[in-house]
Amino acid sequence: MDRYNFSLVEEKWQKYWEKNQTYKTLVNKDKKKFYVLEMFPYPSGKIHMGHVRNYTIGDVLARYKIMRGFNVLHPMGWDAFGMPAENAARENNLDPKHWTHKNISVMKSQLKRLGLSIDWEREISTCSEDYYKHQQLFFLELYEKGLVYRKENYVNWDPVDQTVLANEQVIDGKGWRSGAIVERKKLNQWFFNISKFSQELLDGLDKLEEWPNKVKVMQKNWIGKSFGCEISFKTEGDLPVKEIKCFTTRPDTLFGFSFLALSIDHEISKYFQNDEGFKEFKDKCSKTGTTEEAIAIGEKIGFKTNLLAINPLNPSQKVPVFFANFVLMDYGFGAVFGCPAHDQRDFDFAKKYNLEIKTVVRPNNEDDSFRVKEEAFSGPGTIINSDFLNGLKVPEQSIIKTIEILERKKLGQKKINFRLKDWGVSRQRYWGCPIPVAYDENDKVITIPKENLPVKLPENVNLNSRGNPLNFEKKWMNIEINGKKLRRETDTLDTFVCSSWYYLRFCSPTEEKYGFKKEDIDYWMPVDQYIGGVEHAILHLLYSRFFTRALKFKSEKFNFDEPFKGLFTQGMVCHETYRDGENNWLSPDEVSSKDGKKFFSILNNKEVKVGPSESMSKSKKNTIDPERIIKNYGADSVRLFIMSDSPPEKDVQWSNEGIEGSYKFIQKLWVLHKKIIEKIKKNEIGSNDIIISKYINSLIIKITNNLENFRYNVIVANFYEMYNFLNKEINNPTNKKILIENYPKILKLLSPFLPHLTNECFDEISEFIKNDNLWPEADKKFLENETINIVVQINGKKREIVNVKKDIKENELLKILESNERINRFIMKKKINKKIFIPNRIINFIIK
RNA sequence: GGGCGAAUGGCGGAACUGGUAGACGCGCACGACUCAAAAUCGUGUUUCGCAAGAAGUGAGAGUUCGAUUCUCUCUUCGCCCA
Repeated sequence: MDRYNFSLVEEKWQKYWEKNQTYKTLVNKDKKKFYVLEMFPYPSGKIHMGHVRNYTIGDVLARYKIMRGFNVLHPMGWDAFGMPAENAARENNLDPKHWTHKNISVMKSQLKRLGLSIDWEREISTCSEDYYKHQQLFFLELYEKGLVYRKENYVNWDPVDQTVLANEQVIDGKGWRSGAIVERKKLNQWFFNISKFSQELLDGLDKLEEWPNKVKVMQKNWIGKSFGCEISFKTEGDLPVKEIKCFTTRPDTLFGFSFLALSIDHEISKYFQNDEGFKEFKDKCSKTGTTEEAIAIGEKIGFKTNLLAINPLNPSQKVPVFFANFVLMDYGFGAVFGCPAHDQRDFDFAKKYNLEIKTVVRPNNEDDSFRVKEEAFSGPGTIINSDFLNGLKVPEQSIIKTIEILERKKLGQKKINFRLKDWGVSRQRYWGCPIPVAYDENDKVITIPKENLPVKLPENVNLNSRGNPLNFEKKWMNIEINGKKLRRETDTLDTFVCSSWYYLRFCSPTEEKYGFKKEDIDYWMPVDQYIGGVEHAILHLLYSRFFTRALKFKSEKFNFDEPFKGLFTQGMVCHETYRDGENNWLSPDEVSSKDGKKFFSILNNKEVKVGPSESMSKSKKNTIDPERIIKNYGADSVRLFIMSDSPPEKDVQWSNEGIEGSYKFIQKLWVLHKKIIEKIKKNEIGSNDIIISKYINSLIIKITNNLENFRYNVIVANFYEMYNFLNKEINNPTNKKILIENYPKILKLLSPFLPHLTNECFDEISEFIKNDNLWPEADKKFLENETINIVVQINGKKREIVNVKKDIKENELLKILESNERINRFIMKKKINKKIFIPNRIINFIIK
């Protein structure tokens, strides 16, 4: 029998789909829509297994929804701006645009080779003018609405490369490329006022019922709403400073106050501009990164001022005021009061500078003599040593009561604080969307008139300059608007801006006047199912949620609040890692093994160290190239395997045996297909109609349920079971009619996973039946069984299974069991204390 | 340190609202075909036991006629935040 030639068949169908525009989006507004979107890829060069998994999950869903009769929107695009293009272009002396376009064309053909049901006519690319001109207009709209502003802020500055680094480019406090120690530098930057929506973004999470709880919790923590109190501390000293405002979530520990700490950027720092000691201290602080984590891990250091702060609840107590590196200007007022006994950071600081550590909370299992010694105590308990606060329960009474007292005495007031900071969108780079503003000679912001958009990126720029290449494009930079000489903004927008609205663009990909058409988004939005990696759980998803709100702000553009109704976060694709004697990473292609336990380098035959399975990454060389796998095994095999071994939300391990297994299974299905055609032609008289109908109809129920719940790995198991069943049954005489009735249903169940194979099979049976591409419905009459298995338990342990008629009464069942040898053996001569009978399920005898 | 989640054979993993634990796949073993091997097909495969049977879902308790599933305590691992 001929083998299934996947390359011919897959090529044939991919051509067919393209020619017939099979997956072109249909807009028939009488039909319900379903918008499937996978996070669009960065065009880095080639697709990787993570893409294969992501897009296969989406494709299975999209194909299923099409069969269910929905108008499906399933588009694809490119997150095409960003640093790697600039770096690659510099290294290879290329233009970032060419590099990007080349990569897009390679990856597009690779994605097509996977057989995805994508409407490629809607393809978009964020680096094209057609895309970013709309983004520039949005920027101006947001500016008009007051949601965009410019301010000075700190950045990670690489003094060698003269460039700003993202937090993830700072490794151990050094620039990832130059290795130079990163500095904190103040730059004028553009910000989106995302914090204006803090409460709304938080509240919106509750309505996202189809989002993983995990992601909602992460966003909630990121937004970081905290309830606390704003307190003004009176100060004494030789500076013209009368009071300092602090925000605290623990006003109840105010009697444990022993210092006041200020951010080095606090306005009071202006009085220390010329203080050598302070300058030195500030210098030291600038060497630690700007991330909260860097600050948390780093040493806590301070600079003591000659100011004293007065405890508002105990005016006789005066404590020193420090500048400290662990206080962030963005949080609260850039000033905190220190209570070493009940905050570990304050504790470390107090130890270092020999400050008083006064215990004001005792744990519930201690008495009032409890004293903090080795570490701060921040758990629940009772207030002590605090005058009129004594005895309050921490935290349920103490915080609220203290705030009430402070408010009554006009010393402070209740305050809600959010951790979410405004979104800095300026990037000092070339390959991004230009910010459509300019400056006059006084540095005043002049927006580019809307009719002058887009502000195009200049081409053929010199990328080898230090810092932002746009700063050297004098011709591009200097413009004249309304007779005024202006200088263009040279910063470009963070690429997260591009991905914050691309899902809208897919609804109207060719609309010229605006980023989208209202009637299009009214129909298609929100995205019904968004699919992507959990690494975007916070930033991208939060920015997108912000962006829809910002565009909607003060206008009636949308009839939806949340851009993504359903979210699915898939797990990563993992593989073992290999290292040789010199600790160099080896790729799976560079090693071989006979027993699957010991691995040897192909190069020198020496044994290599096998590391644990980790997510595939170029740096560890544990990647498998999808292109090669598709070439060797076919797209259907890859799709089937990547769905088979683990639940889609969990990590999956790539394995050779696994892909081989999928390949073999497809070959077996092909053999079975040929057998079925033969049987249909034979026209036998068979007696297995009922068995087959029952099996197939219950299978439809199972697979449909599993599809609705993303249990794709279980569906693959269902496929194997189905094969085993049919492959046995087909050896019996089987009526032609029952095969013609059921075989198409089987092919349909398989088709979201194996679109090429099933289309080919359908083609071969087309003389008997045509494919209407509608999802099969289970026929209820085949789901009812007249007999049923009842489990017989003795003391809760399974002892026997009896097949009896459905809805059997207890006494009838007992009669049958009387003659059951096995059961009799167990209950013989023993007293039955109790019988539990659950109809159609179980009977349990409690004996002795 | 806080939050969230997970733990089931040699491995990946099934088990709907508490009711047959280990589906399905991989691996392994044996057999068939073959001079032989590969491929393919068949049979078996939680552990102990010849068997009857017993034990068994990270550990310990609890609720229940009955717990992988519910509750509590603990251990380990993962992710996020600090």
